[in-house]
Amino acid sequence: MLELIVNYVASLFINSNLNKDGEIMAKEKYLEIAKIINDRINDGTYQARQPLPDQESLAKELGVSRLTVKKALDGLERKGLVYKQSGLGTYVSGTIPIQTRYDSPANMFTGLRNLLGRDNVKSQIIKFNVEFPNENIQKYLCLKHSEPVYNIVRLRIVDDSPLIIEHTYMPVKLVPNLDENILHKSIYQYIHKELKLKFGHAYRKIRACKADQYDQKYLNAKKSDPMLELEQIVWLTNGDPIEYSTSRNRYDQRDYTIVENNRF
Amino acid sequence: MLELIVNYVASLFINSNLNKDGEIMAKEKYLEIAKIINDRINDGTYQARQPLPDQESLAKELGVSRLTVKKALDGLERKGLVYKQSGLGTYVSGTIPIQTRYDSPANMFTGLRNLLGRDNVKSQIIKFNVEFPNENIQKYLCLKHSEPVYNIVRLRIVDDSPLIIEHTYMPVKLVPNLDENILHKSIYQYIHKELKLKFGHAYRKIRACKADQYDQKYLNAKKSDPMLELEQIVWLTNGDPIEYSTSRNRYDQRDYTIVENNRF
DNA sequence: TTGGATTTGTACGTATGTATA
DNA sequence: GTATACATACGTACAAATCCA
Repeated sequence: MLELIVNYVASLFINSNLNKDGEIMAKEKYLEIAKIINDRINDGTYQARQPLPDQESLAKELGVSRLTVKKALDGLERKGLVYKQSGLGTYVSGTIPIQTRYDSPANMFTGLRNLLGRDNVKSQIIKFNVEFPNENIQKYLCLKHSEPVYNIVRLRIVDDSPLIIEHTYMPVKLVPNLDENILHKSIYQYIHKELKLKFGHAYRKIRACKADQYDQKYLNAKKSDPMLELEQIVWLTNGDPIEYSTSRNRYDQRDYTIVENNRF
Repeated sequence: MLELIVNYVASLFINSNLNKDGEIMAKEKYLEIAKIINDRINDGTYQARQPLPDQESLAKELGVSRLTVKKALDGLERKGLVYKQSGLGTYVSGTIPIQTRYDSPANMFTGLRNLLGRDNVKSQIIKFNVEFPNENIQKYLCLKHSEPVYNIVRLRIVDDSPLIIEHTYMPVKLVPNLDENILHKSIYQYIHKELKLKFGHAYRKIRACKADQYDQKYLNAKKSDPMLELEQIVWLTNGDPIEYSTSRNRYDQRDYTIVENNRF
């Protein structure tokens, strides 16, 4: 089974610069603080189920105001890394006993190559067309029939073993000049780094279904094997839908994980 | 197929009081504001893809400071209801074209009865034991062998049709005096309203699997049918794990949906 | 039961920065 | 360049939750 090394929080700091030592540095102070605290949790400075220093102390130590510390902690709490108890303090969350190295977070705006490491992911292009969108795709991506979309089917291969069939539609007008070279690497990388577009939110549906011809051919699924399917629409921060896709996984190779938080 | 009527945001206001007119009223101003804006989006006062009044105007109109409005909008943005563009304004998110009335949000801390309506959900108790936890359950719920757990298997029946098999473990010390009467209704209701406990966060795994004997017997699944399984641990706001459970669904009756946001 | 100490949460004001048209 | 609107950051004051003596 596929082994993943996931740092949920690393993805928080994609809007960051490099300082003179080549280290990741967020532009905003609260992200800096969040990263420092996150690192201290990871390196064991702050232990699971133990309290962090209070906000005032952290503020003093790190040279920011208490509210900036609070904003950082709020974010880390929403990600499930810490929990806060009014009147008591802020604590490091306990380890997650059902989490394994094979878990694959569903909340990923960064793409598979970013998650698994660029050298581990290869892509076989099964289909790469430009076409006028049918009625469904028009609806999903807010397009007119005259506005073309890419129709892409890729087999994502991890450690030389076929893992996912991804079927992706994207508006040409939002992602110009897509080519096979990019498809072999990472579309998300291209969208973020080259086009400077930023994902805002996504709606995802996860379901089980039966293996179809593609699954059997490309993922070596048996006809009687269940499949795990993720269907999603992804929007940019300006509200435009940029992607409609379905990803099909073998039931014995992948599951999707979610960290939820009961806070506003 | 099961028809759900979901209001994602309603669950935001569970920490609320009733005012003299019996209306839901949050204690905190920013929750009040969020509810007002949420309602205006639902009733069409603010239209999809259209800008809201700017924060300053809303603050003035609603008699709070701009930062309180911002805090409300930040929360609504994280839930996917609005998106903000620095320098431009705050906009109502577009409708979600792949969302159907059958979707079932995975991010539910409120329980099935709350989601579907109390009159629509019945529960058949297949198993209700108290026992000493095995090694796995000890690990999942941070318990010693000497600390008993409930071992509960319920068939959840919606509109007289069997929908889910839920297998739940809960520590007796955190949920005292559980009885069959409560199991027939809602455990979550009992935990929230009677015991005054509050859920903090959850870790969920969603996978596809093959139908087992239980699925075939109670959900009328065929042997060759895929099943959709949700496995989760739920923690209280004080960091204690309170629930380990697995829920199995027929592949043709349910999918799990997620709204994700790319913000800190 | 009460009161004090500690810690987090809410709310507002203000100033400045940043993104966009 | 200018105007607009949202974001960050700090300060301050007070409220609410928790624990302990």
